[in-house]
Amino acid sequence: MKRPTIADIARRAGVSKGAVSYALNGQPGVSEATRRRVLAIAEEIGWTPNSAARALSGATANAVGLALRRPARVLGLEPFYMELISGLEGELATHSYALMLQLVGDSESEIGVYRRWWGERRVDGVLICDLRVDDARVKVLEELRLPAVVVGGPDGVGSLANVWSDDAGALAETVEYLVALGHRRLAHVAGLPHLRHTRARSEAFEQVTRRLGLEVAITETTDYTGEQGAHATRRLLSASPRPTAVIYDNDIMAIAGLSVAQEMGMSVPADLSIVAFDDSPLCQLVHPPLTALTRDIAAYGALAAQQLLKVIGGKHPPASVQTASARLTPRGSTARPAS
Amino acid sequence: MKRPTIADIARRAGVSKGAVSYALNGQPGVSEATRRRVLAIAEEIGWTPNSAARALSGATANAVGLALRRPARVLGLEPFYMELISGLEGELATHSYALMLQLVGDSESEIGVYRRWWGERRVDGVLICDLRVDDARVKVLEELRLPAVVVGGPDGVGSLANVWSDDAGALAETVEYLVALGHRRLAHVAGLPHLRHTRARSEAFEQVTRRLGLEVAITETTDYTGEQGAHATRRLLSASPRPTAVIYDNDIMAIAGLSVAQEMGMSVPADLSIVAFDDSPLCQLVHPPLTALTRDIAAYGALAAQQLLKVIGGKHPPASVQTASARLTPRGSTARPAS
DNA sequence: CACCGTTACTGAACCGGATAAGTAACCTGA
DNA sequence: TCAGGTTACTTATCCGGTTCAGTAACGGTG
Repeated sequence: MKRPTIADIARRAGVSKGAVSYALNGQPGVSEATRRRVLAIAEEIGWTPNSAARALSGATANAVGLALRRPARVLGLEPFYMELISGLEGELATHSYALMLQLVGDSESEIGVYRRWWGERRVDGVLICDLRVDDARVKVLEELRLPAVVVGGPDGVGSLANVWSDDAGALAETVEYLVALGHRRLAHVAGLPHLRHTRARSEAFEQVTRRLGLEVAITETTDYTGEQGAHATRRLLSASPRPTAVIYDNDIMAIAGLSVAQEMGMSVPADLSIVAFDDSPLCQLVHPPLTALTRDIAAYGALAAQQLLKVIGGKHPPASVQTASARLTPRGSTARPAS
Repeated sequence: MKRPTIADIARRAGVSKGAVSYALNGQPGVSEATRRRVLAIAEEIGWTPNSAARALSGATANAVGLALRRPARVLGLEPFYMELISGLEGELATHSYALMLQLVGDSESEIGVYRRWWGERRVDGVLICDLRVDDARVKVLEELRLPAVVVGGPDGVGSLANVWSDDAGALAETVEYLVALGHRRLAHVAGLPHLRHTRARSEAFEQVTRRLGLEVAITETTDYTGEQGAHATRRLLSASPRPTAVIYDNDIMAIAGLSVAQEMGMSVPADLSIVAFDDSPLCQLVHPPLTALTRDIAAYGALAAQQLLKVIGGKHPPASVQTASARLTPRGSTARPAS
């Protein structure tokens, strides 16, 4: 038994295919009575539009794409992406847009995915994350004229739309908070240095610590994995004088750092204060619970989806929109330094 | 400038649309010389097939769907799904299949998503995870005749294909290992009781502990969140006599349990041994690192994708395929009991 | 040399919708 | 009462592929 088409509805209703199409799409051209009859029949025989046929005539795929580049195993561990996707979908679902997801290994294959998606008309637009310094994707998307929204920025996004949160400000605020507690020796365990948002945070750390004239302000760069977070922490805590507070660029590294500190016989927060960028239930599981920079990532995703749908709609020019910044959630891992 | 179509290629090559289609798809009906000429022109003008047009005539969407039901915030935290997706895609990409992802809140909307995807011909098949007791999805998918593979089973999958791993066996092996170490009082912190795999594990726990004649064998059920894992651990460790070893159904709860034990002044593994079902880098971050049941989840996903493609192809009848079972990776969180 | 089978195509129909253009029937107002 | 406009449709075409039914040309065979 085949799926019903508008031709089936037309036959049953005794009208033409065209009339059915108008009726189903709320277009003028049919009487209210006919429209109701058509809708009732469609409901009755369980008609659903064939998205391929729609896409073929309407030229809109009703889908957007998200390609995630997966460095090492980081992706699976960070709740960030799943929460982002969750937020995206809340918005997409209300507009009957589907999400195509693809995990890629490197920049070229990511660009290849965009070309293919766009060429095959599988998506109407894409979202890109983890903006890099000199990001090749921006130019390609501009050239392809593929509607896109960058989750990140606002620098380096070219003519693309973007949504961003003020990581630099949040980091500065965190430093000020730690300094207010009495800390004078801080460290920042940063992520991959070629990512824009990492750079923004590192620069903010440098500027604020210089402005406040801190004794020690070290930045360690990592690849966001727990291993490197642990390793960086070992280096930091072996130095002399050692920092009394560390800001980690994600929660995984913060937890690894906490573990290392305890293993080295230090008490958190008495001997060492710890702050994690990006909060997650993970931060509340460990002992002591971690002070973290909390963001509403789902809302971030929803905003990104909204912007993308606007760009696809073509009504508005690509814009740069800021979402709420991360705010500090103090928990048990931060306190006045011991001495 | 519009995208080139096969009509453009036909015009340039001086042949008909039909011949171009044969040439591009490797079908017989054109000479080798013409085929090469057509392929060269396609390459030159940058032609890519319009997937909607293909889907419309060929009736294959070249996409599969994955709807994940997200209880609370568990999804984002567990690396399981991302690793599964990663494995799926490795296999799908080689066959130029795309993955449609949708997060849903409850069973009805999940079923709604399948109906819509299938009705709209957006997907050629779907994967379902987290099989439940009396799972409504199975019947619906059978009725819809939507090609599907269950990630789980082998019980309760009806006539659908499935891939599964022997969780019961792995759990039994773990119990035997702990007993061999000298433990006589065990506990199992299980997940959601209406999930099939949780039930299989719980039943295995019950059977093996009875067979071995253990003094204490308690099962606590939770919703897989760290919070409930912590809560269950508090209850277990407050009991008298308290268990000397606990098996947790995921890594998040195991970490929460570890934290609670330490908070209650117990030393792991001296006073309490801990095992986590499903390994992840998280298990190696904490101190002591957690003994875990390691599975190659990506391989599991790849196998699921393979099976789904087979079912879609329609050549093979739906089969039940077993993947490698989880194997115990002993780390620092398990040892002989103190006394 | 007539006949048959193969090869290499062409032309047209088709998939399921969207939509522009055409057409009756009806209403309105001068 | 009739031109002019609106309403409620129908008809036909298009989107970009796939595929089936022809067909002309060619080679081999008895």
